[in-house]
Amino acid sequence: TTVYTIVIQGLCRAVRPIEAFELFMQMELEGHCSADAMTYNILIHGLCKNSEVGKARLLLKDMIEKGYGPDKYTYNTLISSLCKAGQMAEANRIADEMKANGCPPDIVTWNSLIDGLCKAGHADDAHKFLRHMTGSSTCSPDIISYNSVIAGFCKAGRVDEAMKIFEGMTAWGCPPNVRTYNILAWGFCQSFRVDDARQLFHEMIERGCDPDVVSYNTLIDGLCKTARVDEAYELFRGMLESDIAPSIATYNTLLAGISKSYTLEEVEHLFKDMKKRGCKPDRGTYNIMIHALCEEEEFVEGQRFLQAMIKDGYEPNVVTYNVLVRGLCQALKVDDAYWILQDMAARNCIPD
RNA sequence: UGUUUCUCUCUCUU
Repeated sequence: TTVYTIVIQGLCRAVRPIEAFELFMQMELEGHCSADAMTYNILIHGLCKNSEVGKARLLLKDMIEKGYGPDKYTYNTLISSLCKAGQMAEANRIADEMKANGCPPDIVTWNSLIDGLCKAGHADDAHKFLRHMTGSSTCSPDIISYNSVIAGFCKAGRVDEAMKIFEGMTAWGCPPNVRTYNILAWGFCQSFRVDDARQLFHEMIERGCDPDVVSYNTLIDGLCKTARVDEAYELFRGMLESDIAPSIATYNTLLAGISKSYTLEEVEHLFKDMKKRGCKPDRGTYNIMIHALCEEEEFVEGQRFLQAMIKDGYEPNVVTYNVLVRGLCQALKVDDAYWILQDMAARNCIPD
């Protein structure tokens, strides 16, 4: 059971939930060992995360029939998935069901609901809930509760209110962590207040909270999007000098950023550099490259990247097709755009 | 005791 469970988890992490499901079936059919509650929970999580909710529901039914009552992990997995899908009413229903079945909702449950509210654009409700928790002795908010609400305000473009919460959280026994700073920096960047984000970057260092790769990526992106690409590049070089390794997101951010003002040669140079440093391009990277090439009407080179993308095992997605179609139409190559649409259909990609 | 909750990057003057 342990070995099967580990492999099932590995497949889920590798975004191969169908294979995980098949392995689960195989395990049950062979009959040497059978799934326990943890196996179910891991698989339900993997399926939910990859929008295979139908299969997840089947598993849940199967789980109950086998006599494994859903536990807090099962409930929290379902609630969090529903929240992420914006199904707040259903999430609350499951939370009630959880209570009714003698499984008291815990901090993970509350945090999932708070985050769901924030992502659905109801940061005020989430904040109210947070304040309610702060006053209660049963379940105090933790750093994740605060981070979610802060992110909710940032997402709504209300970064000053987010800052207010940030300033008050330490007094409630919850000092900010690196994610808190990253969220706020992101919020400032979204509001085009990149200098405030920079300020925060220095502030976190002063307070003994070391910036991580996300902190750098956030600032680099903010600088790029406000046409301060040279400063972004400078920060990137600073990153290389420190002991923080750039991630794929770093390169994708910078590639997208420089492609607006630098030459194609420079963009392709950075792309090669990225590979040289052992960072494998992902689908986003290819989309960025194809976009940059289409903008310059370098469709042959774009085609080359498209092929490389497929060779690397990445199916083109809606973004890829949109970029190609837009580029071709702008170059008045409407027939080619038409064929791209056909290819899209052939690959079972739904146009938007 | 291994499973559940928070942050960054790709379409943008569509």
